[in-house]
Amino acid sequence: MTTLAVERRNQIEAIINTKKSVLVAELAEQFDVTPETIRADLFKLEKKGILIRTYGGATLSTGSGAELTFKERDVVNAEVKRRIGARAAALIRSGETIFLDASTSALYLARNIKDKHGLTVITNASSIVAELSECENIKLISTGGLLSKRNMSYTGRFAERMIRENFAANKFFFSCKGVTEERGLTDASEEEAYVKQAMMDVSDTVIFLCDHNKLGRKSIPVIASLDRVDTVITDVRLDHEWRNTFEGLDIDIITV
Amino acid sequence: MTTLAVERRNQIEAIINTKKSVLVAELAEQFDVTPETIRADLFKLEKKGILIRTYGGATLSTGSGAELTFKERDVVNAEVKRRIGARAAALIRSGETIFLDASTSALYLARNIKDKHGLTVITNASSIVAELSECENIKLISTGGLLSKRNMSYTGRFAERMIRENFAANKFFFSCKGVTEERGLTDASEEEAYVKQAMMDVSDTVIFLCDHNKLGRKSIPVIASLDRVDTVITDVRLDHEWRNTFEGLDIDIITV
DNA sequence: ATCCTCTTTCTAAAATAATCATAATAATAC
DNA sequence: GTATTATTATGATTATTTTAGAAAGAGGAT
Repeated sequence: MTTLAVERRNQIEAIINTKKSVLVAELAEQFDVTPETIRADLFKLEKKGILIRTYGGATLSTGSGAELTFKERDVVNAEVKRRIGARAAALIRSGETIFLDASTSALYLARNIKDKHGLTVITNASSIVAELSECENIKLISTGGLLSKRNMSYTGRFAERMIRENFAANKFFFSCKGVTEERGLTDASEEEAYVKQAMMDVSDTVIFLCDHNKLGRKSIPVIASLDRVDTVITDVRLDHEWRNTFEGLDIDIITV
Repeated sequence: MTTLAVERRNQIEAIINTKKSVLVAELAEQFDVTPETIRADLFKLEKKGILIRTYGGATLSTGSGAELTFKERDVVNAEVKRRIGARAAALIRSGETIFLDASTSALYLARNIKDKHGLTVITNASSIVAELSECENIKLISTGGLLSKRNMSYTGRFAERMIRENFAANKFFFSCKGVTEERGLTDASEEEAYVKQAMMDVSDTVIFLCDHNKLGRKSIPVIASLDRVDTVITDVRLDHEWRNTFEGLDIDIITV
């Protein structure tokens, strides 16, 4: 044996995570083993819930029904979020201080600011810290707090106090679970909502990264009413109703 | 015998730390011993928690594809720190709250508490957060603060305030650059020193993870005088002078 | 739809490779 | 010298991969 079986399965896992699907024949050739061996590998990985076997190969498991973990959410609508993140990054000027929440959209934003200079970034997302930790030109601050393992974000009253008592920022970029006119901005968890409220309260400008999935959706924990938002960045041409709602609240609309 | 057995094991440890996985057959040829000998080596290294044996070889115990942190390439000291970390972990009882600083020794400690229950861990080290982020049984809190990119630790007045105003703990485990009788505990950077001072001030018991490299070494930023320490865990049999120093200050000595 | 063909999957057995248990041997320590 | 430890040798056991033939799916042509 030239490589470890477990190592091969790890690599298959990595491949499917980036390519979203794999072919048995392709992997068999790549690792120089028979298709039967690959099928056995895929069977094991399926039992671990990593992928779903299909005729001829396998696709990424979408964690059906249950709450998506952070890693899984990352790939849903990645292209849309990437576009929104890139547009949002263009709003940031050098020397500014910005808050980023623990949303996937904010992570995509972070990927677009690596070469900006004199920036201070404050976030409660450990993924954003990891993403920017090698940027010498960015002053990177974590809010700290209790680690929420599902989101890999820092939350709770510690995070909230840290934000309110120590920081202020020019801009706050965030996303959330849903938005409706009557209930406003709502999120999946109360703890995240508190953190976002705090960041909102100490920021000059509030920018909502709003892909089409958020529109009309609502959840229980309320972050704030819609009028707290200054700018919305979205990926769809808004219908008349939404356009009227946003314009009535004096919210700038950016479509990407 | 052409090489010492323990030396061969150290080399295997070094190889797996850089290559992330090893093959029994490969190592057997490389060291010109039988596969059985290599298997015995891997068995010993597995018991020490360095690697995980798999069919045909072994992989690193710190998750596949995982990153090696800054100082972990120093394999010889790694073994010492691992021993100290394991001994320190034995001092922790379930239900306790502990502070861990951003030292390599504390990281090794963290690796030994993954199956303890009801623990609350507060740390300013992003490596420790990453290490424990999958432990559902551990309440994990980050101090937050400005990210020091060299150490991947959170420091500064934000971290210090967070600690002093929000937390308290049963035990504080730390290491530092050096210790001498006259100057006490000293560290490489002032920022780290402030964080350690704060953690010390709000902890019941202070436990110093002190491998032999620290003894007699000194640096500029002072953390605290030696009498703030309650327990020292060290890897060498202390000479009379050090023993008298510690015992004179009523410090417990644990040798591993 | 049914039939046909090609491909993939499944199953079980055989082949290969690695591990384990144990005893024997070699090296080192006391 | 003996005691202790490390290494090797051997055969039994177990894990993995391959092989090969049967069953089932996909897709096109009739």
